[in-house]
Amino acid sequence: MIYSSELIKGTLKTIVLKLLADNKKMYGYEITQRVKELTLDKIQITEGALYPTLHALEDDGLVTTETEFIGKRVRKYYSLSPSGKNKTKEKVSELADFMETMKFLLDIKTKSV
Amino acid sequence: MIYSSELIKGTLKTIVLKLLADNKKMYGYEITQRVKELTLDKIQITEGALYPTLHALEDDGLVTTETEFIGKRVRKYYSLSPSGKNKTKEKVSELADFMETMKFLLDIKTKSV
DNA sequence: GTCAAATACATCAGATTCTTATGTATCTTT
DNA sequence: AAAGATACATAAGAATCTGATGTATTTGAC
Repeated sequence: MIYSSELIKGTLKTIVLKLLADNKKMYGYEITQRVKELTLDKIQITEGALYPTLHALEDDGLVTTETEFIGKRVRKYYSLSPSGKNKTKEKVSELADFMETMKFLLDIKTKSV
Repeated sequence: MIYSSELIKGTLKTIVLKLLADNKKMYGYEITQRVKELTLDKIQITEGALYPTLHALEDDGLVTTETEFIGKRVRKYYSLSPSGKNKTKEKVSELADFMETMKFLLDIKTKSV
């Protein structure tokens, strides 16, 4: 099963930040593969969604980049900046909180009027 | 704290369906208030987001409507159709599954290479 | 009794963000 | 030599939310 795309909306940035926090530096393609692997193919980040997101993180100063050549092929590594680390903590705890709230909402049985 | 709007994206439809499943019938304004109340103001559904969503659910045959007059003021009640009940089960279990996956992703510490 | 706030519907321009191509190029495996 | 994987990037179109605006009634406070 692959999650419907709407579900992933809004969590992509947080996922990317969290992965970078755990892995020091990663490049785009690696991120797509890692997420696919960690989620047993349930979350497949497309490149069309990922690259604009990475560029936005860079524009916001949350990540820094360094380019490396593997043979003749370029590889662009992303790392969290100090403000990126803070942002990651915020986003992750917000998402954790949100999930608690959603869990509660989904379990509601009573007609609390 | 109010969740960032991106987070709520993708879950709105599921929230509405679940509320309708638990409450037989509800009207739009009531849904916004109930969600606000149940989530201690953390999730505030705007009318600009809710009404188009309700209309879409109706167009998809997932809900049926009945109009009632309270004094001179109209009130539009929404109820799940049979296919809406099935859809709700699907969406809720998908979201539950997704949350498990996200929980796992957010806890990742190892550099599993 | 009147004025603000709450109730209740609805629409829409603009913003955001994802999907689905498309493009370019290199490296690896068969 | 060809196919598939690696690796970047952009862009038109679709979907969906924000925030504003509009209309109208009812309730509560002073």
